[in-house]
Order: sequence, then C-alpha cells, then structure tokens
Amino acid sequence: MKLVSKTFYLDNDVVNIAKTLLGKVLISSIGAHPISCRIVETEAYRGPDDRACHAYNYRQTERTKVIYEEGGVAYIYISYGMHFMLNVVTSTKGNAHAILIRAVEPLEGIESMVVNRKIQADNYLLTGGPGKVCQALGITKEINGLAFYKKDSPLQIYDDGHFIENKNIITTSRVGMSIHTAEASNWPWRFYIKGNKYVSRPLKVFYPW
DNA sequence: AAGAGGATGAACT
DNA sequence: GTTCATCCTCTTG
Repeated sequence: MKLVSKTFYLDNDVVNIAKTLLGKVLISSIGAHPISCRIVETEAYRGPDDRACHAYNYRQTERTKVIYEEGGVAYIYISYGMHFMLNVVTSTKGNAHAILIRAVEPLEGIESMVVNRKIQADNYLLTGGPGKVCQALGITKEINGLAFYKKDSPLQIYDDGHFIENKNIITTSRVGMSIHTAEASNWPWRFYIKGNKYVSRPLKVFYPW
C-alpha cells in the first residue's frame, strides 16, 4: 500500500485520471478512529470549457479558487446548502480540473461510518452518493485545499495494487446536470466499477463494454 | 440587499 | 415515479 504521489495528480487528462482513481483507497483520519474505503464512482469536471464545472469559462470566485491550484488537493463545496462534496483537484496550477468522488466502498472503520451516517447498511445507502461519502468520512470544509499526497494529511489516497480493468468500468453521463449545462450534460464523464453495490444511482449507460 | 438555484438525500406515492 | 428540506453561493440591482 503506497501513498499516491503528487505527480499522479498533475496530468492534464482529468477524464483519464477519473477512471484511474477507481479502485484507489481513500483514508480519513479526521475523526477519532481511522476510516478507509475504496473509490468506486467518480465524475470529471474540466474548466474552462465544461459548462457543468464551477470553473467554467475561467470563473473566479471565493468558492472556486482552490480548483485552480496545483493538482493533488481537495476541493470541498456545499451542495443544496447542506451536503458537502469531495473533489480531487488535478492538472497544473491555473488549469481548473477536478474529480467528484461520488461513491466509495467501506474497507475499515465501518462502525465509525455507521455512526457518522446514523444508518446501518452495507450497500449504497451507507456511502453511495457524494453527500453520503462526506458524511461517512467526516469531511467538512475544513479539509478544503488540503493535499492528498502528504504524509500527515487527514485525507489521503493510496494505491494497494487493486487494479480495475477497462472492461469493468462503466461509463455514463454525469448526474445532476441542469438545462444550463447545455451540451456538457451528455458528456460521458462519469465512471463506476461494474456491479459494485455501493454505486450511487443507475443512469443510462453510454459505453457498456 | 435580495432572490434564485443548486455536481443531494430522504421520504414519500 | 415525486416532493421537499435547507442554506450557501452567486448574480443582479
């Protein structure tokens, strides 16, 4: 099990990194007890040409500025006023790319996740959904901007050698697109592990190979 | 200063 | 399938 290095995040192909993140291990030491889980669902967002990205057309606000940072840091924002969303920032400084972690599969610290979520379940109800992931791992805006690749970080990403073959990756359009996202609504930038019971929700599959 | 809308989740029918 | 809780962030004036 090795900590994923900073260079992994600096690549300019955010869509490919979103696929590569599937199977990686996310470890949280935010709470009293450590929690580890496997990433099973991701979505790519790419400024400036992706209308669904918060950094579309180089948009600069207080919220979006961390997306422009050098890859390997966390971008946390609040959705619907109550749910935290965890993103992995990628590419070099100035390129606003990010990957939303939509679902994870619990590995260790399951009891802590059950307590954090206030629900007993061993399926998507526990960690299948971006808001659920943050609640289960104790992620809040305090994590915003912190690096995943540092030895002392409260949120880290590891590679334990578990490789997801291309044939086991399902590709779909992204979840929650609105009318304003126009043609980007249909971009096939959501990825999940085929058959995994922690995946958030079914959606029309574009490339079922 | 105010209003609209949102990369959701839970509880419904 | 539907509704709605709940409030942050952004835009507009």
